[in-house]
Amino acid sequence: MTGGLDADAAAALAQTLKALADPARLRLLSLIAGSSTGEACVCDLTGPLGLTQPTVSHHCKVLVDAGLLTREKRGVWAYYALVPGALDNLAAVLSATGAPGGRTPAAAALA
Amino acid sequence: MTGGLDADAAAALAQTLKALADPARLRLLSLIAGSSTGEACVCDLTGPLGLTQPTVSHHCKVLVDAGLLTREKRGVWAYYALVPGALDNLAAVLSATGAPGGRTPAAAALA
DNA sequence: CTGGGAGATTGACGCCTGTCGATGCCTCGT
DNA sequence: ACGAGGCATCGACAGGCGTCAATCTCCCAG
Repeated sequence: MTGGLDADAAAALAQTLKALADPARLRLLSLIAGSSTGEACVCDLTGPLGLTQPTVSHHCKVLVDAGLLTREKRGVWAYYALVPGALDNLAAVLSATGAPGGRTPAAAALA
Repeated sequence: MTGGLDADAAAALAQTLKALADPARLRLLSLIAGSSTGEACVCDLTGPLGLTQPTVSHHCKVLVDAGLLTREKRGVWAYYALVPGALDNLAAVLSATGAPGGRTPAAAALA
């Protein structure tokens, strides 16, 4: 076997995980997922998070770049919604990383 | 509903994810998981990772503190093995975070 | 055409973290 | 008992990241 993930695969996976490894971004995802419409604009998120508007906008940009959120601008407001299956893909990769066989079939989906 | 994860739950989950959000630690886990015996000592990991011994030891400590690895000292060597089900638990929490219902049954297992 | 409001960007500050060299501890072989 | 080797710890340095205030851009309402 290869002896584990190669360097670039590990770097790619780490970058996605780093986007999640922040309390503010985790709560942000949870708020959007728990919304009745499945989407939310920045002005609806600053209150519950207790963060300023630029900070929330920054976190949203990080999550969009990581492929976990989508941004749709309707009129003045920007609505964010989570990408279906993105978290499940990540979960599958994590489980596969710990598997003895070391097979990571879903790892290619991250690239 | 609560509107998502509360602050301390998000912080706890973020801390665990932060332990994983590093290329060196991901490769470390993969190397240990891919080992024939399911465990490895530090001297076997410095080579493939291209890192010095103190750095590898530091990463191992971080993963042990995160509850992802176990340390067993046999004689002069310290053998690290991954905790069974730890990654699966994390994967389940991630999937539940993205679920519309927002139920996180495995979240308690992280505390 | 003009005013107002929502969101994105910039610059700056402080903190945390990954990495290394040097050193100490502890165990085993001789 | 002594030397040697594996591992953990300490101190230090560079880089990245989260946060905010201030500013800019864009779109809609009147």
